[in-house]
Amino acid sequence: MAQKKRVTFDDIAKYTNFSKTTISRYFNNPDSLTLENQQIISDALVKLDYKENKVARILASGKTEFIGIIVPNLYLRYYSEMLDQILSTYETFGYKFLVFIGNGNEESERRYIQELLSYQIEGMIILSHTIPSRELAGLSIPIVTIEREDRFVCSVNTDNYMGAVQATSLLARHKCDVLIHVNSPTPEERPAYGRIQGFRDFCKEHHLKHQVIIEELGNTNESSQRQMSHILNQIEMNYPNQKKGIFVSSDTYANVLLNLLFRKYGTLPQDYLIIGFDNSPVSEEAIIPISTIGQQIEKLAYEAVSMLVTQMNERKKRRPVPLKEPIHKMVTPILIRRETTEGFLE
Amino acid sequence: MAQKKRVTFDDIAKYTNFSKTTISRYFNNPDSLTLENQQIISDALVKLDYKENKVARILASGKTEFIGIIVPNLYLRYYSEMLDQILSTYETFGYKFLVFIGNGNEESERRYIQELLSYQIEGMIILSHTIPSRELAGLSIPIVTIEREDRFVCSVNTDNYMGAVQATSLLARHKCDVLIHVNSPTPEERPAYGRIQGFRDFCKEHHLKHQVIIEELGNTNESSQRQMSHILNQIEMNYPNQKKGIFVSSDTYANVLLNLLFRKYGTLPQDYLIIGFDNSPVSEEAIIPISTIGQQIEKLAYEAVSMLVTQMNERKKRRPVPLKEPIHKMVTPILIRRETTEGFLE
DNA sequence: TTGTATGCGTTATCAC
DNA sequence: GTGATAACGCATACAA
Repeated sequence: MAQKKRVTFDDIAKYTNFSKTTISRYFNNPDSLTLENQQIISDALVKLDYKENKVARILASGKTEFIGIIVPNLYLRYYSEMLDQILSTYETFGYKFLVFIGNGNEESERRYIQELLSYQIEGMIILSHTIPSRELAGLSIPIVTIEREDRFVCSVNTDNYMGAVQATSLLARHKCDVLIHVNSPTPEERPAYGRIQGFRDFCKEHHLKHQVIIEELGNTNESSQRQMSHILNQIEMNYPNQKKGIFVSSDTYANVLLNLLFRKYGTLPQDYLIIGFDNSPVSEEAIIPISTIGQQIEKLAYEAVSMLVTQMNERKKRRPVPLKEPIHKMVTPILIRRETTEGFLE
Repeated sequence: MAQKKRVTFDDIAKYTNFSKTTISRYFNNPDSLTLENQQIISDALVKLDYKENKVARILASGKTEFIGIIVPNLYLRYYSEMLDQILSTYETFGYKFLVFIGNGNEESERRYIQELLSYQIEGMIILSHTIPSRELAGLSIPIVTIEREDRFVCSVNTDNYMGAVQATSLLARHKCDVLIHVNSPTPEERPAYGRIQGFRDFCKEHHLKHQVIIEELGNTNESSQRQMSHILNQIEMNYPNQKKGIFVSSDTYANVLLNLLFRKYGTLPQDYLIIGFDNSPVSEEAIIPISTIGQQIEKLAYEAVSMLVTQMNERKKRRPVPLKEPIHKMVTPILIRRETTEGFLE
């Protein structure tokens, strides 16, 4: 009823005639007690309705089992799916997650990081792009980034370059007359830049006619539709009666393009092949299932947490050996062939 | 370089020749110090590079500023969007969030709740459906649920009934020959049941020919496509040459239906009107923008946190007055008219 | 196997 | 306005 004050080790100790230490040991090293005494304490816990207090434990042990996360938003499926997978590793590693939404605001994110540090988090996973990795590296706490600039910190990334090569070579195999890559402006330091690089390199190496179209496509359906419409006009002007293989930087944008074509022609014309990137739900839910390069988000998430856990454990040793160089792990994406490249039966 | 041990109030006290108490006051009640002394301490903080330790503060004060969240998954946009908005209230209320993914596993969720409680969270927001509200109510900590069974706990919900009425009346205004509602099996205790109820009541009240189709549509695109295909066959058989107004329980499913029709007819036939629910991105990104009932997710999230904060504050008073009855707040959804009901120009 | 004493970094309660 | 001291609840080195 009323908020009776909490039961502590002291209460249990008194009740069982053991010392606080023994009670503590019951939780942290039960084997050091006789089975009989374990039972006695166990019974007492139930009797007194004991609830553990991990805050006190943290203060005493220094181990919070907290990991801080800063994610730009959860509006993009890529991030929400990634967060889902990261949080789900609780079952494997037992770490709890304090989550902040960055929203691209650098100053806010700095505040969030300070707040996280004040809670004695043991490590941090960063998905937002704002704060330079050099600054992150100075925080003296294990950090792993995912799919962002990562020169000075550990990271896990999709092999974007390889993904682009897979996408491009698929289009090439279909003997397109021209290959086109559509993307938003992307800084070279970002892993995602590999999509542009991979496309270019493959085309050049195989002497394929190609074009890279870089245009800000925006974050709303309306703006991407407007921009993509311009791009499409341009393409139709430049390459009439040619078989066009288009590699779009994301499924969302690929879907916009597909819809424009579909609304214009009532179908996807035979001289258009489209492939996206991400394998996000929209690629399946589209009017025609869209071929795509599937990011292995579950694996990326697992590798990130796993890498972080390794480093956090290292720090708990008596004589920790810090990393000489940041580790960068690559996860290979998977080519997923669907109807926008493999023909479409009306 | 090496992990020099942390700077504490003690160090600052020694450095400034004040007592620990004064340092503490500098943070919690600075006005009680002279401006001059504030400056001295402030300088010392910078000099010594002090980092605050909120864990110690929690232990001493009992206030964690933690809110626990259990969300079923982040795969469904509804949840990820809601979580996004909830986390974003940090800027307003300052509470930090510990997040767990429930995945519909009742036993796991019980463990998560225990874990959360052990971290002395001050309140909890529950979006998952597994644990009965009666059990939640017994946890003796403020709880607010969102869009789930909420008999014994506080909650914030969309006014599903009103939303259904809005959707149905829109279809009715378009003088459909028959109104159809498609939904998955939904327990009556869930707020979402109001969608079925609202549809039925409106149709009956206005003596409209109608049918409610309840069928498990599944969680994958493939299964919903298969089920929806059956349903569509059924509808085409039963109501040939009639104008059909179809209210689908979610945008995702509405999109599946729309795609089936579009692939079959190359357009949305004139005798079909479709309206979904949620205003999730897919409703905009669809081959034709789908009319829908927009849930005000930002508002729902804000109201939930706000309601929780009120109760958490109440508990901190000397003589807290607990709620006699759980509060249930309704947020009215918004009708969004797009091309699937307002005519579509090819 | 069990107990004692001390520490973790704050806040809270009194005094002055 | 400032300080001494006792919590807060648990972990751990050292003894026994």
